Amino acid sequence: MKKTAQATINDVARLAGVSKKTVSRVINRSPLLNEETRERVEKVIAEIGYVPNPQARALALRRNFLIGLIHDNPNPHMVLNVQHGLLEVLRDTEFELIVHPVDRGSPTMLDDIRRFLERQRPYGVMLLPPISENDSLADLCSEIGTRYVRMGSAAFDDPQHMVASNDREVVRGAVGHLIELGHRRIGLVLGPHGFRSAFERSQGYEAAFDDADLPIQRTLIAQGDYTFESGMRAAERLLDLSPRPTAVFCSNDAMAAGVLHTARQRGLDVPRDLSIVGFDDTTIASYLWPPLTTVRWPIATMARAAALKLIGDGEDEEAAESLFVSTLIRRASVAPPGE
Amino acid sequence: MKKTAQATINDVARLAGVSKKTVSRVINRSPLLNEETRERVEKVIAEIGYVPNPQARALALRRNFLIGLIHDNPNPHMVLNVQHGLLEVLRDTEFELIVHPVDRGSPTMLDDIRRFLERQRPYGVMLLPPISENDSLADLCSEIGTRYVRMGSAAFDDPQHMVASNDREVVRGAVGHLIELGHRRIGLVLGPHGFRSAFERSQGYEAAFDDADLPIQRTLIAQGDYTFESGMRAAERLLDLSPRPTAVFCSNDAMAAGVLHTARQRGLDVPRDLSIVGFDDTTIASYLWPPLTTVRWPIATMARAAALKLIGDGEDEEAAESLFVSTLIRRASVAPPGE
DNA sequence: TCGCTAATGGAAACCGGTGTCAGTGGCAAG
DNA sequence: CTTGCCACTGACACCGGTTTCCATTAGCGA
Repeated sequence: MKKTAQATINDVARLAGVSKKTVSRVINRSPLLNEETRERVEKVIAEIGYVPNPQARALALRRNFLIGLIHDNPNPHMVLNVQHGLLEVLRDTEFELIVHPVDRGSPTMLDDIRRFLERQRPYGVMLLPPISENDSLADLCSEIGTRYVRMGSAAFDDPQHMVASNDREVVRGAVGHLIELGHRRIGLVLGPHGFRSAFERSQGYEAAFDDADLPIQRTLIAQGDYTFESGMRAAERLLDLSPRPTAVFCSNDAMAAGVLHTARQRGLDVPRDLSIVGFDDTTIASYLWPPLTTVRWPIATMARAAALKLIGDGEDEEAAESLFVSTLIRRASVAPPGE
Repeated sequence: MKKTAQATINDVARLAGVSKKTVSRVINRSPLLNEETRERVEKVIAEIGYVPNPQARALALRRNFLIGLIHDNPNPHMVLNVQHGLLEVLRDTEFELIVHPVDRGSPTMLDDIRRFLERQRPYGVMLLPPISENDSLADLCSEIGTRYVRMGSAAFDDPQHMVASNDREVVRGAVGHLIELGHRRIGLVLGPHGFRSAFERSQGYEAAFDDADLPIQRTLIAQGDYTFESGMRAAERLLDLSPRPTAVFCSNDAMAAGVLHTARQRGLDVPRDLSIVGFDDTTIASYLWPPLTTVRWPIATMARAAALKLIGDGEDEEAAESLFVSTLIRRASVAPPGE
């Protein structure tokens, strides 16, 4: 229970009979060092359990080893996946992850982030969608001199500042798949206006119709805000249409769950009466009944790549992948249109 | 884009024509300070945008302002809820949150955590279940001298080290509710053996039967591991029984979703043929069809209390609440037994 | 043996803050 | 007028590392 006073570099130096500098050389693996000295110092380090103080190190080096994760993403599955991806890379380094969620829509959001960046001066930050789409935030990072990587549904920054997924293409494929199955009246539940991901996904939807030389019916496009409830509302409108759509593509799983919910309330059978496709492949996608056909982002992989970009020493960060392909996971919520 | 060299306390001191120490006093709101001097210094601080360097501060104070969150919890909803609760309190302080997920079951887990604690020396750490139940981890914190608060399904440590929920009682009430509705064959899907939460919840189950003077049928108790799949497996066994249980209480929502899934596959109608109760009130609980009756932990509230205990100055941390009541959220997955 | 170079190690300054303690000036009390 | 106290301020050391620069030593050829 006693608070052990932490050993310092001076203790090590004294016990090993060398100077601080020599100990520092051992820690930092300096090559100009007598093998025998190194061993002696290492022995002392192991004996007294010396661990360098990161704060002192940060002060002397004029840099720290903090990676920030800034997000306003309401999807816990995604956020945690990103955290795991980042930490998988950071685990074996001296970097630590420090998370900073912000309130979307709060007027003081940018000020809040600025305070965070100026105070902690993290070595790098990862920006999650949707806030990653905010250009003034990226400018803020540049201004303060913090490395950043944005995660998004399409490349909208330099590769060293971006990990992107090919939303447009995968949605095009997913909606194309519905068309192939014979669906013609395919609803689209979009994300909020102004969101890049919403835009990309709607572009994919339109591209699929173009591919098949089919006209796009604007009334089949509903707007949501990525919440379950907005999915329900969108479904209420879409399912009131006559003729009813036979399939719906939703910009995320939560809204797809909402659509499914409403369909259920109305006694519709999914997929016989209505096919539903989601996006994100969160855990709920497989928990729902029927299990949801959905698009899977390689989130953890993207996060790992982002981490490499952030801590990279400027050489191979270009080499790290920037564009990632999402894939359609086919489950039971899609079928050819009934009758 | 230029990397602005950060202003230091020396710059402020020089420009304001005072000593570093005086600037330090201004920052730390020392009361023995001439109002005029304070204003002059504050003006300079605002002008050049000076922000104290937390690393230097940490070094000088021989303490830092980091709160760690250590967890091996597979439930993103819970983890993120805790993060939000903690950050809500930390937001207005100078503390930062640094997360450290660990691999449950990894043999090097404790070493990994020890390295983390010794390197960063966080001011305090929050331990999430299930790892919070690990006593040697608590001992490790004590040994290193790190404050800690454990979160759990029952109090198993001193109040200043614990935020607990009354799982046993709420399960007793939930199962009692099923009994009142007329259910007699009530299945129980437990969490993994050795988990305190699993134990507490099974105790609550048994207490409810005792309350009603009903015998407990061991065959109705199935073991899961808190995953969706284990819920499915448990349901397969339980629903093969004859007579079939008319209700199932599940130790978490993911397993409840699994039970619901299996019931669906077998063409059972929920809740007519089978009532299902979950635990956690994760988002999936309301997304499922029918929406799941479940127990809601006041997770964010508990996390806020934990944060107060962690950063408290030793006075009112005793005052901060330690025991929290979970409540049964009644949705549509429960009904009186059919026929 | 001398002189030169390379390898190695130490002293001292520094990073940007805070703590200790002494010093200054003003003012009331003696 | 002196003293003592108080409010306020600054010089300096220190936290635990890294860096700069210089001193010492060893090795080696002449």
